[in-house]
Amino acid sequence: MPLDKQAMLGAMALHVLENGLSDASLRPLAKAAGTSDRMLIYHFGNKDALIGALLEYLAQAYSAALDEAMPSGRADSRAECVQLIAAATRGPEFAPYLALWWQIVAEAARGNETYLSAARGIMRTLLGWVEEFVPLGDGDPAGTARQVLTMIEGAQMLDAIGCSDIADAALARAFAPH
Amino acid sequence: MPLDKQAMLGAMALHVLENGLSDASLRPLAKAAGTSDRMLIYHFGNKDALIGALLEYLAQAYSAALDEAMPSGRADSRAECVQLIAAATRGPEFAPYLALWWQIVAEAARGNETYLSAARGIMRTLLGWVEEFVPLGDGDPAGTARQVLTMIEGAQMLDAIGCSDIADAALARAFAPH
DNA sequence: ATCGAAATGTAGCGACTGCTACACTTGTGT
DNA sequence: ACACAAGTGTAGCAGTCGCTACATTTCGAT
Repeated sequence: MPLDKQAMLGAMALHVLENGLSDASLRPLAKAAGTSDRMLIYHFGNKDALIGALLEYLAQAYSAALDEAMPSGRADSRAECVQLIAAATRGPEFAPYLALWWQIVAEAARGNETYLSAARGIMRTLLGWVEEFVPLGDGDPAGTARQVLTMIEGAQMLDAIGCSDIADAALARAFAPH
Repeated sequence: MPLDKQAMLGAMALHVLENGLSDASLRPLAKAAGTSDRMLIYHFGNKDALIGALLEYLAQAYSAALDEAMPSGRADSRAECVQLIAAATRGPEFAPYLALWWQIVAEAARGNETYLSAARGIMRTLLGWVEEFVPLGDGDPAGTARQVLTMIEGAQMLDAIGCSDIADAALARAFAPH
């Protein structure tokens, strides 16, 4: 009983999270999905469409992981909002997603449409997710969410290159009175 | 008269800035440098050492470009500090460097030591560069520089994936009274 | 002039890439 | 039972990858 497309995507997503996009070539992906490169092309058309579907699947998985990591209500202040989100998303359990994220960003930055649209979609989802945590009564919730998101992403990049100290210092000051 | 290592690095750096790291394999690099893959290995030992030297060269070029883009003095306020640096570094003339930067980050995030140490070096340089622009009399210049750097990097990532609107909103609010 | 080292060209290895041609089996509707 | 499409295995193509073996040239020191 061969796997259907959805099950294949799940297996391939797992493989990509572990091994990165650089190992996302047809034969390794096929092996991870328990099939052959021949069948991947048959089901998805070509590699680009496969990657597109895979990125979509991974985006949903990431979104679900975020919801699970931080299901509860709103912060009481802007400062607390950044702290909570940072604490929830900078943990080691998100490292595989983030390593993958920077590969997506790199491809998007070079103009690859498949990755560009995936990245935009993920970032819009992320923005919506952040907006749910801005304190009630914030005078500019949309702006606050964007500022929080920008700082979180900057901090995550610094984490990725082993400069978490810079990120820590920056986040500790975020929305501190000055 | 064959080129020496420095001239080779210059030519290869140009090639990588135009075509990205994904085209940084021996034969294309050799062609760009006017030599052969055979000679690149001869001069640099192996590909990893070559990439290391290339990244070092590019880091210096980037640093020089930054100095040229913004040679003059300090900002008068924290808000102005972010604005000035953002204006200077988000222009299209830095796009090639930034596209390359995200590829370096992606490799670093996967644990590649060559890229990790290059990325750390670049970020430390960048931090030092930012520190020169924090307003005199700032109560916490080190912290301000780190916060500015984190926001700038977040904004540049958002630029890279076509979400400059989020970055604009975030930077406009940076260090605004609240 | 001679000798040894540095530099370079040619050719190729084995592994990998996305993708395809061809043959074959399996399942389904009539 | 039969026809036809959907699905699948095998084999292979032309290209790229990092790297190396081998032969040759070039060049400086004696």
